[in-house]
Amino acid sequence: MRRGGPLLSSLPSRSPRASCSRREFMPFATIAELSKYDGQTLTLRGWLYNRRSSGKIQFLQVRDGSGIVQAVLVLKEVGEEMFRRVEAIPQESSITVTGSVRADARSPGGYELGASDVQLVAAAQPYPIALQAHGVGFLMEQRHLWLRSRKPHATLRVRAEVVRAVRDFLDGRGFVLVDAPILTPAACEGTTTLFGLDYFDEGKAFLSQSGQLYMEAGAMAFGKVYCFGPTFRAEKSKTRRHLTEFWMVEPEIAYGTLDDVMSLAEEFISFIVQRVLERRKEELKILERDTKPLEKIQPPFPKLSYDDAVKILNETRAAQNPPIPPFGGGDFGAPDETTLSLRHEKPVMVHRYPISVKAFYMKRDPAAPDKALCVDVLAPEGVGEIIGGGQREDDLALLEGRIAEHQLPKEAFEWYLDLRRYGSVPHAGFGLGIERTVAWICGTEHVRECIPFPRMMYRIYP
RNA sequence: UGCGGGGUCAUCUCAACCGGUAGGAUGCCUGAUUGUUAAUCAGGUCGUGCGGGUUCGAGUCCCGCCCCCGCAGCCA
Repeated sequence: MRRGGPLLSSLPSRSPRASCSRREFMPFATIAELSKYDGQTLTLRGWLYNRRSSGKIQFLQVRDGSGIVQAVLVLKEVGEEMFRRVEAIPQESSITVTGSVRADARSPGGYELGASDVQLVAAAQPYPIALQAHGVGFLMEQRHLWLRSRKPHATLRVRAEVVRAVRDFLDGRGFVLVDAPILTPAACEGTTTLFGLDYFDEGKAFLSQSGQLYMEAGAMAFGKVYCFGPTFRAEKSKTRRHLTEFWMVEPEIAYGTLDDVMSLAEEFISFIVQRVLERRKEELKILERDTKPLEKIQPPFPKLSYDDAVKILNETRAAQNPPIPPFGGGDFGAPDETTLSLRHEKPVMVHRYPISVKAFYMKRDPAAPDKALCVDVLAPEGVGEIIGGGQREDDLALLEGRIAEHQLPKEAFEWYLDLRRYGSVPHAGFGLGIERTVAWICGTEHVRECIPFPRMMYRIYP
């Protein structure tokens, strides 16, 4: 590391020395840990978020990524030259601020910095994002800058906490991370549209739409596994629940049954929600999220068979004015899912859908051969399905039949069939969509705000 | 892909009545202000998506295109 420059001569931020008055010994600290340094003098490195000026006193809102703090600059304390110089610094310029930390009830956040020195690192050009009144279209064009604003910042911190909770939960329960490939030779399920690309002399390759089949191989090797990564769907969906690139975590358990993964799913979701409530209170407050509904998210969740769900939907439809015709079978539409989820405070688990609407690898229910041993978890408050999963077909002959029925190229699935040829066992798993989970927890209308750089049908910039 | 709703300054869930000088707010610039909380106050700056058509005259009416938003299907 080089020496000399004020930015590079940092001491470890954890060992502030308040008694030092010479600048080269000033410690750097982050705003998040400011309250630990009450009464001490230190230097913050960040950006000018906003300024309110009153002629002889300036209030600088300084952000450094960990938080926002107000620095107070008084004319008679810092002198005319510095005061005027700081007054000319544009919004979002990078700056360092040296000053003493003090508690002050008048300051947003409770603490403020009595500034003794402000250094400009790089002046910003006129910043496109004002502190209020912008449309989502404009903000998405500026997504790379919008990340600095309060709401996206809070949402993405919740996302990071969700991801950490996902890993902590699964790692803590003996699941082994076995990442699935993103470049795949063929469709996993054959239904959804895939993004294709040329793969050298091997012909077409595709971006993965699910790591599940690979997780089944992983489960036969490690017992309990999961993968966590991006997933790609080339569907032309333009709704607030869809992205063309989204993140999914997919646990898979050897010797696991539908009941096992249903229990796992409700504990998993509860763990994630409680973890966010515990560690990201400030962020949920910034997002104005009512946390009361989230506090109730604890096992057990309400469970509903597909047949019972159909009865409820038909009752609801008949009660409408004018009545809507009864449900015709098949998969539920988005309004149906909303009807079901609005009946409960917790996520609702709908199990045993007709085998005809589910993927080829789903296992039939021995008690009802037209039903699959599968489960969808519908989040409350209208976010829709956050989990889809179930028990996999473990019988070689039945699976071969399903592949034929779905008119899938058998050669592509030989490796997958091998898992049934060499010591097949019952196994089950599910996929949890990260952005929908974050949208639900944050109370965000659209999933596009729950990923740093959303990819949608009509947006691939920035 | 289908259906619906929209494109007015750099920005805005904004205004412009029957076709007649495009108005406001925010930002930005200048000035004032010693405790601001999206600070406030005064002044200034900036605009009708593209291509045709009707008309004395088009933001407004007609035709085509482009773009955006929402919903649906599909899914997480």
